Amino acid sequence: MKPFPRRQSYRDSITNVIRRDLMSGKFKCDEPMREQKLATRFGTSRGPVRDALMQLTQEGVLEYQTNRGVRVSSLLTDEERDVVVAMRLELEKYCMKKFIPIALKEDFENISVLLERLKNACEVASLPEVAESDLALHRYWVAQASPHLESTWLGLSVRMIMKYSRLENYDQAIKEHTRIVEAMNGRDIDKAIYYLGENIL
Amino acid sequence: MKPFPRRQSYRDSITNVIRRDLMSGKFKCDEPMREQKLATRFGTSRGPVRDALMQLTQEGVLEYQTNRGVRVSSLLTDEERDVVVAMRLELEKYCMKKFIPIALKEDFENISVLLERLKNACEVASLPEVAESDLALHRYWVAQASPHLESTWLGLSVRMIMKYSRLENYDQAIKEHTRIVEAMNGRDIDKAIYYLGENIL
DNA sequence: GATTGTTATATTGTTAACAATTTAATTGAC
DNA sequence: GTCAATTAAATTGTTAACAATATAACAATC
Repeated sequence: MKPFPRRQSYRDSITNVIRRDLMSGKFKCDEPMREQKLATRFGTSRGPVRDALMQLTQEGVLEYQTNRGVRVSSLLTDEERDVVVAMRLELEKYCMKKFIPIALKEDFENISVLLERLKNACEVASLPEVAESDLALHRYWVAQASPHLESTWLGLSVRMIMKYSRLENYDQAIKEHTRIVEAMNGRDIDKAIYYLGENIL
Repeated sequence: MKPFPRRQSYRDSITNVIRRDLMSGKFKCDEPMREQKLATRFGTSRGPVRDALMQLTQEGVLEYQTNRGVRVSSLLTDEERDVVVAMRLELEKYCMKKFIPIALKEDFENISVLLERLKNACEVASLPEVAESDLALHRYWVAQASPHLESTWLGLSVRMIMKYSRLENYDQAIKEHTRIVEAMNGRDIDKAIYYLGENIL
């Protein structure tokens, strides 16, 4: 059925690590990111690092200038963030609507695992892990409902989170996501979408 | 003021050429794109080609599988396209609103040139050129209003156009864009946004 | 002292070779 | 002939060296 669960390449691993670092604010804004330095850190050559940097540039979290490398992208303005939030919400609502009717028992189990992971991350109050597991949870139904739009969704979500981290409100995050998942388990589309709207903002 | 008008790298040129080919339907769907073949075509090594393919993958127009290369991404469903259209419209409305008040005489001149290019492309009925100049025109105000969101916008727009080419209606396209530009010249935000809504669908 | 020109260093852009993996072709057994 | 296992070819993944460009340091001029 599913054609390929394939092992990650260096490129993907590196991309994911850097993205997580960016989301949790590990790099200063406008600080240039040197390819060789990163390559050494990850124990590879510059090739895969360049690939990762380029992908993150396309996602919008890094800025690229010819012959001068990449820097952490300056943050969105509040207005821009509002637009991004609206777009992401629109997209995720669509996915939720699509996903709930076709979801299998297996899906609910997977989601429950992801929710558990998010709860744990919140309890130890680890910002990088919270950000990552938050994204992983949402990503699940997006990927199931519309793999075509997964990369679009990712770009929006990462930038939204980078701009202003509501994620520090850990209890709130647990509550919001628990409600969403419960509504999904009951296959209550309207309720799920409603809680989604409260979560994504 | 503007810090850098820099020469394009191979990577960028190749990306643009392939994207244009994709938009005008030059590649069959699900047909694999071989790196070496493209490298030979562009007279470079595989490196820049890989970069370009990866970027287009992130834009969503190509699909990538580890160790198996990229293929032309299968088209969006009608529903997915509707979502993409709505997102793009939202984004472009915001940009238009932002751009019109700050636009300089120089901007209007540039836009007028772009509009002229679109008209010419329509008159010779060259699909690739129409697609490209259509995008270039819209891109202008997006880039001016919000460079942060330019790459997001591009990803949405390219996929929207690929899915179903309204662009065959050349006269219509000229009329629609002329109206938009005229409203912009008059700094009439509401009218510009209205005509934009008629154009993007 | 500030500014321009020059040299040296650091960084990115590109290439070509090699390793790992996938795809195809071939062989062998039944 | 069909199917599986094996081998050969094609393709992608990674690396390291080299070329082109940008940054920094320094000297010379005014």
